[in-house]
Amino acid sequence: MSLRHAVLGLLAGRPASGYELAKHFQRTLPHIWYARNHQLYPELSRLAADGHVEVGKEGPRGRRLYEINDSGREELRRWLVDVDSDRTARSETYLRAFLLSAALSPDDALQALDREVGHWRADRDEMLALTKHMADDPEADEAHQLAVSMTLKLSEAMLAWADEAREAIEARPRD
Amino acid sequence: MSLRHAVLGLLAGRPASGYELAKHFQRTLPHIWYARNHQLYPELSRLAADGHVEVGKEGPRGRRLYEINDSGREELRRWLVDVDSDRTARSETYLRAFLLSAALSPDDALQALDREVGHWRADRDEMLALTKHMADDPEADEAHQLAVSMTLKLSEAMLAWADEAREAIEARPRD
DNA sequence: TTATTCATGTAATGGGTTACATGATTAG
DNA sequence: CTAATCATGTAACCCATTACATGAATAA
Repeated sequence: MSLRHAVLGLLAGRPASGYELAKHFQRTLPHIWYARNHQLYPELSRLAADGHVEVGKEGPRGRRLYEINDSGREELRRWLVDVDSDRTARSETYLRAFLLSAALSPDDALQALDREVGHWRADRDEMLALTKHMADDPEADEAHQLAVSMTLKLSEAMLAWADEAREAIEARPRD
Repeated sequence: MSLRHAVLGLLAGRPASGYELAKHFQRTLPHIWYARNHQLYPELSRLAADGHVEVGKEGPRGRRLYEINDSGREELRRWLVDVDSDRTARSETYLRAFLLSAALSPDDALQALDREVGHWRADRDEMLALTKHMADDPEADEAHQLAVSMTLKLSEAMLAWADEAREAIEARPRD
């Protein structure tokens, strides 16, 4: 159950409404942890019921600003420091890359690989642009920079892998 | 629903029983896509019901050998070539790394980071050992090599990120 | 004969996605 | 006044995990 800790982590940075959190997940963390409105609202209610966050006064359109409290911070710290991480993954991106290299004819594989490479290049370029942008911005927060840098390094790793995969596929006998 | 395609992908390499597939997931793909016995048995039944795989004769202890057929290969190809990938991720590994850098005191953060670095080093070393081992083995299959290489590159990316995160955390004012 | 590995499954629960459902506020 | 954005939720369904449950074959 990491959504709970992802939410606590974002709220530790600054108070936010469910709607703002959903945007934050979508903009900054889509390649790390994706979560949507519909999932966030119930989770925020649960966090409030469990006493880990507090709800400030309602804003326009029923906006509820959630703030982390000491109990929430302690829960987050406990999870990060005391609980060992779940090392297993379920990544469609990586699965796809593996399968296209393993289970397609060379022509199909190269075509599918090209498409994935396009995505990773786009990710990388977006992260490079953000990096540049943040370097000029004295307001930029470090956590966001580190998230960007992680996504950048992961895209670069996949691009390097793709070069290797391409070579291996091209070396195979054609159908 | 990628489990289905993961299974078809493995069966495209060679026929296998549910038990063997579970092992394969655990040994080769834990950092790409993790699946267990309990999940595989029902999925294999469904694949058989949908006509994508066929069940050979039963072996000892009720062992059922599943074989992919043309319909299964077509379904796999369709998914890999025609369907655009789901680009969103839900990775506890990456979420943790991000949160520890974002939401802990410097001392806690460095401690938690050390633990994660330990895991990534272990992954990298294991993958390096496998790479060496496969280089000597003329039997080694290319798909397995590419899976190992992907995991290796991803671990190395996270180790490089960790160096950067450590620097950023150390540069922060201590509590 | 005992432990390990092989081999398969079901039931209950929990988490996530999709579809459904509503409406206020602000910018142009 | 119209479109976009802000803002929140519920219900049904599907997928995944955990706990439960069983037992045959092989190696020591």
